[in-house]
Amino acid sequence: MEISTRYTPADHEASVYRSWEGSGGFQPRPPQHGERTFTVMIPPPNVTGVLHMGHALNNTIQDIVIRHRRMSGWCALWVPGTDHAGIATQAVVERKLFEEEKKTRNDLGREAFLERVWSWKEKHGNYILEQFRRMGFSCDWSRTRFTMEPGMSRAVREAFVRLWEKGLVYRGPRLVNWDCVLETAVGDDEIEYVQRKDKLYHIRYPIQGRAGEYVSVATTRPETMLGDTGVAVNPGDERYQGLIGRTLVLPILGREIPLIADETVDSEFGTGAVKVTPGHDPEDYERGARHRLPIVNLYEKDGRLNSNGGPYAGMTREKARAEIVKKLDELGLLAKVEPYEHSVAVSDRSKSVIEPLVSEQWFVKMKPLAEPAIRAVKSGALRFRPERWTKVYLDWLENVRDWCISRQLWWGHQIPVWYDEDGVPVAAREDLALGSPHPNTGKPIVRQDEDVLDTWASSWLWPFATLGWPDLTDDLQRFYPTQFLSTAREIIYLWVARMVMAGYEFLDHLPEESRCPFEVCYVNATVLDSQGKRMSKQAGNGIDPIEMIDKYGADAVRFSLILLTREGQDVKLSPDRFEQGWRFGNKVWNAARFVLLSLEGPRSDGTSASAARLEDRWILSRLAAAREDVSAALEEHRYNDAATSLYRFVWNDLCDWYLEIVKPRMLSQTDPTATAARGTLARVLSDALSMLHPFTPYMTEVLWKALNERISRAAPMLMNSRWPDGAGLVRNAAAEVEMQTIQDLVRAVRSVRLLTGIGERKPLTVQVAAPRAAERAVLEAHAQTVKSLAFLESWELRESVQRPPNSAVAVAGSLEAFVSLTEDIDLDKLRQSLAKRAEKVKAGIATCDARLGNPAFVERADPDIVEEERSRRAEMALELALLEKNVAGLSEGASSR
RNA sequence: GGGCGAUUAGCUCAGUUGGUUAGAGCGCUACGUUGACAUCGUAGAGGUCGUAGGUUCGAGUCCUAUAUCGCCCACCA
Repeated sequence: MEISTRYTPADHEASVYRSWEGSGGFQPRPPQHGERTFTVMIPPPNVTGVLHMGHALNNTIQDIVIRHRRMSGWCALWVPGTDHAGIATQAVVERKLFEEEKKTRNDLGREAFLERVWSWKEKHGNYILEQFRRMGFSCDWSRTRFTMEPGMSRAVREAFVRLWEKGLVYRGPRLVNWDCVLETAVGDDEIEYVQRKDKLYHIRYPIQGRAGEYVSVATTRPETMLGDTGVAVNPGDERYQGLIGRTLVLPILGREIPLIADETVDSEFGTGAVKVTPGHDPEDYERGARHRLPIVNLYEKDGRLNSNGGPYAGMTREKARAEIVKKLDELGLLAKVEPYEHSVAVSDRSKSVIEPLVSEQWFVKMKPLAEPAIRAVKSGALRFRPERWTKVYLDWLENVRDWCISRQLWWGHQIPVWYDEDGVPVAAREDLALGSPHPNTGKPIVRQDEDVLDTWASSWLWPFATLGWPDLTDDLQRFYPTQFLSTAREIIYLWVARMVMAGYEFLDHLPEESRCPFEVCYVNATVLDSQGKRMSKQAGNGIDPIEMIDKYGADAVRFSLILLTREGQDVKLSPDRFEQGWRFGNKVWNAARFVLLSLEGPRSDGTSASAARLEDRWILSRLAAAREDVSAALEEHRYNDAATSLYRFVWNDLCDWYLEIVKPRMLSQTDPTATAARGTLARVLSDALSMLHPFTPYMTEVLWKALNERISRAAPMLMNSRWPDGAGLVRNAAAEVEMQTIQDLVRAVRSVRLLTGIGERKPLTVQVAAPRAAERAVLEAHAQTVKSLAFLESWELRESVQRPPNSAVAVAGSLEAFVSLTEDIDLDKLRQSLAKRAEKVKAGIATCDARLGNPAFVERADPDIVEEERSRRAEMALELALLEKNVAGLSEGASSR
């Protein structure tokens, strides 16, 4: 296969993905005795979803984990799927229905409307999964699940009925967040708060039996006074001491309501008296319950006032407010109106102002479910990364409130509860036919509950329902529990905690220690824009991953994201930040290109033992180090560290040094060490591609194929190949030290060239002073390497050298390199550079001296540290001497000219 | 009000259990197309680590306070 000088992702990605899928490579291997399984369940995106950077990051991490495990010999399974997302999906279809046909869901009726939703889902529902494919994610698509499919429905019913049977499900009145446009209750998480400039109205409530005396209350929603059943003050508030327990007269309606004392009232705010509207305010609901105040419900489902609104019945909230304010004013009961800024709850979906109101809802008692979930982290069965999220999780569980699981929607799992003619409910696993006898009362069933379940009531079963639960399928036995969950912090409560509860509650065929649905919950970074604002659809500041893929390729998007994202640290992104990954890909591609072009001829096996020269031992040592670093980093969820290690190894070690050093060996027809060089190149490339594969799967797969062809190696696709085991690789400290000497000298000579303007490739004659025998031996042995890297025509290597007249000089550690000059060259910059370096070294020595001169340091510090300090000081002293000598020498030279 | 995170080079960020002369990428400056790569190479300039205290022989690293930015929870009559 021909390798062009640039990698063009668009030419490869689709076909590589097809070959992965075609080979069945995403599916776990057939079961075998003693296998180790590694399972990840994707956090199912909404069917209405469109790929954003948060998905891209979160799922890239999962793909890295899965690919790494797959290559490391685990039987790896990554289950994909989507969430039916009740409100979001219903809203999309409703909007479309209205735009295209000017119809509402009520015009169609439940059944016909649901058909529309399903057909929308069939048509558009897989869009985001297609986008996941473009990212290169290796999910087992044959196991794709959807939270509304029949299997999930069975699981949802089973779970509901079990809770019902244990008495954990109950129905009761509840103040819910009512969306008057969508006409449904919405969860607390489906609300946003908007700062609004509004008015605060002070209203006088006459005190019964004390003509002309009032208690004033302040409110932003005067129309809710119609539902007031009390007024509360703080029991410690002296202003009201004599009044507590008296009766007030509600203006307009004339209802008599008590003045009560309640600890939660803030005396500092307003008049210190607060109207209590248990039907339409969460806090008041609590207060009302404590004091047994009646609840008055004021609204119809669409937000208009009902008959409790008296003269205002039938009006909208806004109209009623205006009328009531006017009336109060006329009655002289409006004490004052002041401007007031506060936050108002608005529905995410409809943007209408949320009206808290009381309605009958189904609840799940959460306390008993929370207990095992708390034990899960305390026992270590579940670990959070970063660890600090454990506290967040526990705080929520320890203060958990009952879960309102009913939603007044059509799109969702209809609650499996039926009522007989007396309204006695019963939950059932199988549909109860109308007219059939109620299992408990024997009376005919007349209807099913119309509400559906909260979306999370299906997704909390995701880790096992996807594997076939409630049936004890082979998959469930084999792949549950999973090992890793990667998700976003905002759903730790909504989803993560509930999955843990569900695991302990429902998988009662397993011992408790095997029920936790995942071992590690990795909480992802939040993706921010370059201003540090959270990327969101509403803000319109998102970067489209697909656009980035089109521009840079999926590998570049993945690698950039991982490189930039430190564990637990939010990441700021701008489109140009994807260039780094793209550049790196180009580097890898071209390094591979060079290697492939150099492999003609016999090859060694590429082990450290077969290394012929220092640079071979060195690069294999670096490879061994990189392998250890990367493996450890992946193990510890430090994905960016793993990517950084690979980046450095490939770019700084392999490309900058090894490939450059080895070039002459490859070009020479006679160099007997070329065999070892080729073997080393092949080994290094092979291992590097393998380790890069989880990060940049497409490109590495392409290059893997090319490498195998080139070296006639029969190997499976890289995706199914083995993670490098390090066989035959040896860490070689001596080789690294020796190589360092060469690098230092070469860099020093290059620096001289640039500082003096000699020119980068002008052949030079150099005399090198190497007072240390070991370094001299190394340089002697690698004279060719030094000469070619530093572009030396000739050099002399001696123990010491008298500085030749008219020469420039480089200092590197204990080494000096004197460059004979053939023409007049300004050495000023060179001298300044040496002098500056001398200053720095001098400062370093001063630091050392301060430490070593301190008896406490020498006494108390670790002896190794002291020893290290001494030898460092000696090294610096030696270098400083050389620097100062040559600064002086150069000054003389300059003045003598 | 409670909790959490961040603050290190112009920008974006690393900096492991306190111990080298505090690093990287981008940007910037200078030079350079040698057969992997100009989507490149080489060299260089540039921070004393938000502020104030403290612990310690020694603090970017630990403690306290404080400032600024951001997030989460609760509350908002």
